[in-house]
Amino acid sequence: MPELPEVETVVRTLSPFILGQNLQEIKVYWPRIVQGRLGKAWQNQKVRSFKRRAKFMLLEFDEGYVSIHLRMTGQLIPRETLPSGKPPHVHAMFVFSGQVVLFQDVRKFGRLRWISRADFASWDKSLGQEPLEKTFTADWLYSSGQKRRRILKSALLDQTWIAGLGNIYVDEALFVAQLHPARRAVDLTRQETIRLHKAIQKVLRKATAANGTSFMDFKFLGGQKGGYTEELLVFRKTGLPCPRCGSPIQRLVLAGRSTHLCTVCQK
DNA sequence: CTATAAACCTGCTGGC
DNA sequence: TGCCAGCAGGTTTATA
Repeated sequence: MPELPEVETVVRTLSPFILGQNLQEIKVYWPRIVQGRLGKAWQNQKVRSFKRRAKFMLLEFDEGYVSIHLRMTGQLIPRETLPSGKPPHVHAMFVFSGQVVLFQDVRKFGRLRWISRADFASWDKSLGQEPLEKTFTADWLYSSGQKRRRILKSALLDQTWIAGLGNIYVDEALFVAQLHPARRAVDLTRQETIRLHKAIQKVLRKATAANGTSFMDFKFLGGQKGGYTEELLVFRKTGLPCPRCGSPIQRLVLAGRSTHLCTVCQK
C-alpha cells in the first residue's frame, strides 16, 4: 500500500511531531517486526532528521538510523501520551520526549531495523534511483534499461532499479506513457523511454501533492486519507472507460501482480 | 539472469 | 444469514 507518495506524506506530516525530540524507548510487542537487533545506540538520542529513502523512513541519530518500512498495512500514528493499554494491531511504540508514535500494522508485514553509520552506505547502495531526484534522467533510464530484459511491470517494481514505485503507480505511469506493461525495458525506443520518464515523475509528483492514494488501509496521522484516489486513471478501474479513448480498462496478472491497462492506448 | 510461487499475516469480499 | 476460498497496495526466499 504505501509507495513513494504515501511514505513521503507520512514523513512530511509526522516530521513536526518528532524532529529534534529525544527517542527514549521503542516498545516492541511483536518481535518479528524487528530485523536484526535494534540495540540502544539511539536511546535518549536526538532525532537529527526524518527522511524517506525508497519506501523506507529513516530516523537519523548520531550513530546511525532506525529504518521503518510499512509494507502493506503499516501506519505511524502520533499520540500525545502513552496509551493506557495496547491498542489493536499496534506492534511497537516509539516513545519520544514529548510525543508517542504508534506503529500499527494489521498484517504485521512492516519492519523496523537499526542501520549503523558503518552499514548505511551499502544499505543505500542496494536501492535504486530516487525517481524524483535530479539524478533520475531520461538518459539514465534509457541506458540502465538496456540491461533489463524483464517486462516493464516487473522491472519497474524492482526497488534496485527505481526505488519507490509500487503496483498502483507502475500501472498509472505506464498508462500515462502509453506503454504496455508486458513490453521489455530493453526494447523501448528513446522516445518511449522519454515518455516513461516523464510519466513516472508526473504521476509521483501529483500523487505526492495529493497526499497519496487511500485504497483500503492507507491513512496518515491516524485517520486522514490521500486525495489521489480520486485522480487514478486505471488502477482498480476494470471495466470502466479509459479516460483517453473510452474503451474498457482491462485487468490482467503480470509478474504475479494485478495489472490494469487500456489495451487500445498502451502498445 | 528471468520467471514463478510461496511465505509472511489478517481482514474483507463474493459466491454458494 | 453464514461459511469459506480467494484476494490484497510489499518484499524476501526458494525453486525451475
